[in-house]
Amino acid sequence: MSKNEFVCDCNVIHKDVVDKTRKNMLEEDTLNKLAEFFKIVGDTTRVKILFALDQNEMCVCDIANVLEMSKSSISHQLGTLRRSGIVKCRKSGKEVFYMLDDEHVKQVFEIGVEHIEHKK
Amino acid sequence: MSKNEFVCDCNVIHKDVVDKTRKNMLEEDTLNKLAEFFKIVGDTTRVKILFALDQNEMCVCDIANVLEMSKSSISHQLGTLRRSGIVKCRKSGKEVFYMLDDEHVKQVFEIGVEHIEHKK
DNA sequence: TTGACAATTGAACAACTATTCAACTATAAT
DNA sequence: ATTATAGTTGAATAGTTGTTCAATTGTCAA
Repeated sequence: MSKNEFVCDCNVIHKDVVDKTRKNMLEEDTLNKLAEFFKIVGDTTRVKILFALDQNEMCVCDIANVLEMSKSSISHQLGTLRRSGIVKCRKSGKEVFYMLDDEHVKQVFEIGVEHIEHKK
Repeated sequence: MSKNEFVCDCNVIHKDVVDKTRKNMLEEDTLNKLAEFFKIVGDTTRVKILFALDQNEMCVCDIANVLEMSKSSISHQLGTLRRSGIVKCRKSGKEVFYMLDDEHVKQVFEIGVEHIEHKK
């Protein structure tokens, strides 16, 4: 009696396909991190912030003005992005400048835009 | 009195940067769709489904078995992916085979994995 | 036609999350 | 020292979302 009968409510129909796919799947941990990364980028506010930072480093107030949102909201999202290792920051007097900390964000954007254009 | 004083709780600090960034921002609609696309990919279950479908088309029960999840849960997620134009399906008797409907998913995965490897 | 199986669907529940609000820290200017 | 500004932070709220459960549809075989 296989383990899967306890965690899944249906039978394996094509055993060869299931076995092959199981063997080729990435590690659980990698797949979770992959999802986590896209989840971070998958938010309107954060996409806009990242798109803005892709052009130049910016302080919190300027980002808030570009996005027409509150300083606090932007700061919260910048914290999320920083904790995910997608942006970093430097202090200069009272201001904190944020910038991208990942060379892949730009590429991810480009493919995303291609996808959208293609689906029109 | 500029419009932004009503929607943002802070002043513009670097007007040149803000103006330049505003001018270069993608359209609201495009940015929303971009976020939407990544939000769909940004879920553990959906990432796993897409990764599995990247290898071969599969029916719902087989996917449920690979992921060790319920048929219903998988079907709901497949519906979400189909409505987003990321997967498509074909019927064959009682079974419904799902497959990728987007050549960009693979690329997006590759960059995502690169990002994760780089951050280790 | 009856029973079995693959898949879908809607409602409900629980978990998560984005924004707001208020309080707070830190730096700069007067 | 005092005031103003930039930014952060925690709690609360409202909205969203993934899974489960139960009921249902459609197809095949007996």
